[in-house]
Amino acid sequence: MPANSRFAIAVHILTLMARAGDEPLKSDEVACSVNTNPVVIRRILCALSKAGLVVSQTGASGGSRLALKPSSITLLEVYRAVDAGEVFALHPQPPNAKCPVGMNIEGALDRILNEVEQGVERVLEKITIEKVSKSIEPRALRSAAKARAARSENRNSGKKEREL
Amino acid sequence: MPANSRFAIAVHILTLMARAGDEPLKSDEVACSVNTNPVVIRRILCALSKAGLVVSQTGASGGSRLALKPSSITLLEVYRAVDAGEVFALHPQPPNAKCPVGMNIEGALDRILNEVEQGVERVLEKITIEKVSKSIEPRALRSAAKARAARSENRNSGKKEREL
DNA sequence: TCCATCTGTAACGATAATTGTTACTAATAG
DNA sequence: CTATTAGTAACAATTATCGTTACAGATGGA
Repeated sequence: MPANSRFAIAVHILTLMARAGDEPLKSDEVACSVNTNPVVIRRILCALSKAGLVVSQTGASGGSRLALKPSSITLLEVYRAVDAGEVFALHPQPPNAKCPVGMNIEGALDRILNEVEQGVERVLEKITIEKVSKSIEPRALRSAAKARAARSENRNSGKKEREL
Repeated sequence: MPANSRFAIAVHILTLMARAGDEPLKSDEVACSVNTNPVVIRRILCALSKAGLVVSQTGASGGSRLALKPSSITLLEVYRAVDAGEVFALHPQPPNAKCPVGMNIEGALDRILNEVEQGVERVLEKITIEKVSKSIEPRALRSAAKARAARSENRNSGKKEREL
């Protein structure tokens, strides 16, 4: 299942917290909304905490909440916090250094990768958690249903979902 | 080793062909420059052929060459041809539909993913194979060496490289 | 003080994608 | 006809991700 979904889950987590305000959320509660194991949530929370985006407290009646206002958390910060991976990978094995192209192609690809990453970052730095939270409110229902149908997968194989 | 390097190898292949002009290259020759198995090259060539970027010929003295001028092949076409994968993945399991956020977050993330992909495409559509081929020529040596050092990996574990 | 609760984290298995490899068929040039 | 080459199927090795269990450490409240 190698396809890193940490960024998606991190945005989900932060959106939940934006709506919870000052009340700390427990990893169990978040896991219920994300539909995964609490440890998966805590792993991502740990990365968000190291990046200074959330604060967590151990112990009874602990949990995690945003460290900043939703309006001042951009998706770029989230993207960097969770190590979402490169847009594309370079050569698995170093190319042939005895070939003029092989000798220089990695540098060229590296510069291209940098440009692409900048393109990604220009988009992500313009979107805040507040904006995502607000986009959740209204009629996003049809879009979500369409996206689900488009991917047309036979997942959700009979798991039970708790009411929140 | 899940980190898709097909785009990088495809750019490498097309750059080799841009320099070869009308002379068809054999998958063996390309594989020697890329430092991989010829079948890996043929798999990617097959995708590039279906996208109309290269033409191949079976049989003795066959091989592959560009179907278009290097100046009219953009990296966006290459990116699409090889199915380089999404910039980030959505939820592995569908989120909890009984939660207001879980119900709508996938649609929101899907819209974000579309915007990010457009950011990537805006960059890639401005780079041609001709441009990459020219960037190979001069002093790219130091950049390549730096990129290699930056990744600081202990690969190239004693493989033999043929002279081209 | 003690205890239930919650985070942080290590460890491990299942799953899945990628890459490398072998082996074969089909097409083509000479 | 034959050597050569692309196209492709099939399989193993490698690797990242995700889910899960287990446990140590911190914390608030009885």
